[in-house]
Amino acid sequence: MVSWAVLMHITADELIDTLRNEGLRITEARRAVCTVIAESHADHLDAATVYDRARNQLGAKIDRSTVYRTLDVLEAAGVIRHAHVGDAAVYHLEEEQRHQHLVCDSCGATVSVPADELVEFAEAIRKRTGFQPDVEHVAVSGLCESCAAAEGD
Amino acid sequence: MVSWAVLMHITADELIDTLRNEGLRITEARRAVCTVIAESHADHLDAATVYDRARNQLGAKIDRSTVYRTLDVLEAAGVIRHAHVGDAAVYHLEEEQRHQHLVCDSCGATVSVPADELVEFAEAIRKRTGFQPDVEHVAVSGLCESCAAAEGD
DNA sequence: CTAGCTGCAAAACCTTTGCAGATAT
DNA sequence: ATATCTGCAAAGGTTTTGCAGCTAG
Repeated sequence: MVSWAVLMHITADELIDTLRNEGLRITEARRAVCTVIAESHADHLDAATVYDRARNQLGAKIDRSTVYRTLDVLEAAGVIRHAHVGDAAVYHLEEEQRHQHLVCDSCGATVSVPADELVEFAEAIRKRTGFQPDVEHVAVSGLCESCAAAEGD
Repeated sequence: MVSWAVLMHITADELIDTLRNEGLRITEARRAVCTVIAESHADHLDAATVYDRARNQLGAKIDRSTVYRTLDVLEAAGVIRHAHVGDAAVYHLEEEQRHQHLVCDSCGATVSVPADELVEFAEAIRKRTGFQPDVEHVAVSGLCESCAAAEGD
């Protein structure tokens, strides 16, 4: 895995290089997925969106299954991560600041909170139970500020 | 909704009464689901398990879709809740102490922690972002004590 | 009687898998 | 040349929905 300047966004080529350095083959499908991911910057994309962008924006001939396989490969290579939001998985670059996803039950809006808030929480759980929570891996549901206000709570 | 003695387990009849008091009809299917739920005590059952027990243990002729519809009705009536564990929903009695589910990524074991630990966390999030987290609604993944030890972490 | 429930069948959704053929190295 | 990837097609699992008919009240 290559190292990147902290303040720059990662490029598709850097993602590709990571794959190459792992001894994996560079294919059109993988280039397309890497491009979509690199262009997402801080967005969180589900597999369906990656598929759509690869096909519609990049014109790549790629199958859904290949999208999943490529995302798995990129995750195994350590360059992306996924989190579960609702019942779908969303993928995002590993370089981003670690954070928790909050998804509004009512309007579906996603809010992120930086992970520092979570450290204490995770630590408290670990001390009490021995369980090591990976809090960022699953989105927390609830009500966003405006929906909470609207529901008169 | 009826009120129950704090120390007793709720019975199927009490669940049924709740439905009756809401003006809903009492059917064999609903009796079966209520019985399975009441007999679960503190267990967390997914819809497939409720379906299996209703059919195999109670001999009820019930369809999967009816199980889902009945669980929805019971949840709307406020007697059960559901949480998301992995990609399936698990249902449990509302009367239980509120808690967070922790699911081990490696062995799949589920650990519960009482909710008090979470109150501060939820409050901190709410103060910072205005978002009101429903932390209990989604299971947190991570590594249980033994798997964490096994992975040498 | 009739609104409300049910079973059935089908579909929606996300994701995985088996396989034969294509291709990067 | 050949091990790796791919598209295709099909299936997996959970959950939802449309609909005609049954049934609780």
